[in-house]
Amino acid sequence: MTEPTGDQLLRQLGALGNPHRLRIVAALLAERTYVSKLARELRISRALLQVHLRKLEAAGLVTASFEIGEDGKTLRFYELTPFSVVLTPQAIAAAVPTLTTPDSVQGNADGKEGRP
Amino acid sequence: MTEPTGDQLLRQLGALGNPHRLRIVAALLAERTYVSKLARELRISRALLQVHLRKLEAAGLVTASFEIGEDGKTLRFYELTPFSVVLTPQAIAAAVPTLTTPDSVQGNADGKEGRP
DNA sequence: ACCACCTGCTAACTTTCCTTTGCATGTGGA
DNA sequence: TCCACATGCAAAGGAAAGTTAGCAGGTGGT
Repeated sequence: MTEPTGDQLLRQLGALGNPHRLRIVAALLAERTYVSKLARELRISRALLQVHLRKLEAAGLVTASFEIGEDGKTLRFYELTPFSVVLTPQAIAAAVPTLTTPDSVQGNADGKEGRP
Repeated sequence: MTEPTGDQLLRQLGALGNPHRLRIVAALLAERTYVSKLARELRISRALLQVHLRKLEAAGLVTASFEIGEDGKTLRFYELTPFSVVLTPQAIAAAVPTLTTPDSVQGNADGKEGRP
């Protein structure tokens, strides 16, 4: 946790870099809830909320689980994964070497600019 | 700095949520340099680097300044702004109320609500 | 003058993200 | 059975981000 891999850090940053998702995190800190209720609270559509929740889940910031409500209905509950990411130049520099970004497809190994 | 506004936090997260920009930060931590040199080091085009640098600059993570090199040429140097952002659910929840996102301006305090 | 650097900008394209709309399904209660 | 509420998913359109290619101008050294 203290030393996330570059890709993981990137996923977390990508997941948090959105106003909706920041609100979702804030809402889940207050209380764990199920999707439909959360959508009402945040005043966004369920479909949209689902997409955002998945992104947060993919980044490991929230977890999902099915639960049976008092009325016997199946609800999908989401809750926060306690996290603490320290963002400093040093921490970033430490994570960068472990980045496996697929965009390093560039040649140009000699360092000279030039164009074809 | 210790308590960034929601929008500021969002800008910082948005700025760091990209592999190129993470590498830029790491490179600038090692040494401050000018654009063309940095582009060669990172093996990306100058035009692309410029876009990314601007985003980092807009988020207040780096600063730019003109300088005269030893050979008398004008160079644009970039250097890191020391930053330390702690990313926790609590910190996010504290920043969320100050978000001024143009998507949904709401003020539902009690969280109970039906649908439109 | 020419070359080797540096800077900046825009137009156009590709890719990714965001969002809505709509449909299909399952369950308990009146 | 019908209603209310829960879940899931896919298609489709629009907005934003990422990227390339190309042009234009500046300075110093040979």
